Amino acid sequence: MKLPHYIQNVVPFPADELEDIISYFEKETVQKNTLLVKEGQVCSKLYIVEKGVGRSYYLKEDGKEITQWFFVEGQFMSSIESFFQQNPSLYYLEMLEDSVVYSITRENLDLLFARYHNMEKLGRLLSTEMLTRVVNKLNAIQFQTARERYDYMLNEYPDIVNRVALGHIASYLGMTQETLSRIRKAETRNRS
Amino acid sequence: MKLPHYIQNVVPFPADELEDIISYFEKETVQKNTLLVKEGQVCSKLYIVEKGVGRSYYLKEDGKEITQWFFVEGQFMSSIESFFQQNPSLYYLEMLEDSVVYSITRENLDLLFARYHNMEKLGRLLSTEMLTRVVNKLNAIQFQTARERYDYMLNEYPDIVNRVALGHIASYLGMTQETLSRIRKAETRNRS
DNA sequence: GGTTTCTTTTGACCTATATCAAATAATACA
DNA sequence: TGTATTATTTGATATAGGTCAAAAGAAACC
Repeated sequence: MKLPHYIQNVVPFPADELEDIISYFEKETVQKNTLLVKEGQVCSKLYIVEKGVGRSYYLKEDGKEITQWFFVEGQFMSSIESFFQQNPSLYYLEMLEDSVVYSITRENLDLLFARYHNMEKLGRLLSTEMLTRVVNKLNAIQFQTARERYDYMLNEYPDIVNRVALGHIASYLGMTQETLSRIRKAETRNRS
Repeated sequence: MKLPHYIQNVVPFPADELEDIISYFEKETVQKNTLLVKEGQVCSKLYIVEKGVGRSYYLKEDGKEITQWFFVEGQFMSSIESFFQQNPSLYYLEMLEDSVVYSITRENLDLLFARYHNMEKLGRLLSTEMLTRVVNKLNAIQFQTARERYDYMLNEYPDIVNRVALGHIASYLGMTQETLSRIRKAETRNRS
């Protein structure tokens, strides 16, 4: 069980606090392609991925799926706004591989935030870390060519590139799958 | 002085805690076009805008300024990654009008985070709020036409649109100023 | 108040990437 | 293992918005 490590890595907790915190998490085994949350539902849990990859996505008016974020081992995964504001989720959460995740409900998380000062700190640090990631992606998307965005992805999330469908990566990077396919072709040519 | 209100609005503090917290902030009056932080400097302070508008921006390789974010009354303003990680800022921070801001240093903020559980909570909530905003912008930038992005801006930040230079808004929205100028022209035509 | 400087608008042209359509390849499943 | 389904590649064509250049308008400054 790696959950304690994920937590200790961000904020060191005394053993007893850590044990108490862990006890509020529940282990869930989920199959490939399972939806953890659907659009319109209130997202009641925050997940931490122990094994597998997940993604959040939404449907454009024309029905196309747009991948919004990928979640890998050690990352927390949720439809954040829905989870914290308790309003209907704009996103689907899906596991792309057979996975193991730990989950905690909003009530229990609030309870832990209130009980442990350090827990609040953990929340703050994870939140600013996520903020930095999103800002980086925004910069990449906003001012780089399709090619440069793919390179950014290769650098920032090299493992994901080879684990998930090309179409998912393309929509994550804000381009069509045709364009990404052409970029990949060009890159292999250049590399060999 | 509105600082106490800004804080109480997010997390209610006991009067004595609030007073102590406020005492660590310093009031600064800054003139239009003043840079609070330059690229390459470590951003040593977090600001809260009491009056005026600020922006963060960076320079592309070709020397063009790209506005990354606007900050208005009641918002905290900083080169967040630089401030929290204490590494050189990628961004400039600039006040676009004659302004009044409150500032706090990293050391003092950390001291307050450690001293008050509620302060940590404030940090967490502000951070998730910012995260939501950035995610919204990312979605707008990634999948909307230039026209739709301007409409998003009119909705989300109507006051800013009429306070800052067109060129700043254009780069914030990921388009050229020529394009934004044409969009505005088309919109006035439609509206009248 | 006139001149300089900065900002916005307008026009002509161009390019990166989207769209549409179809072929091929890979994966799942019976 | 063969067939159905889904994902990826390839080609032809279209377009939103970029680039460059210059004019018009607004603001700043002596």
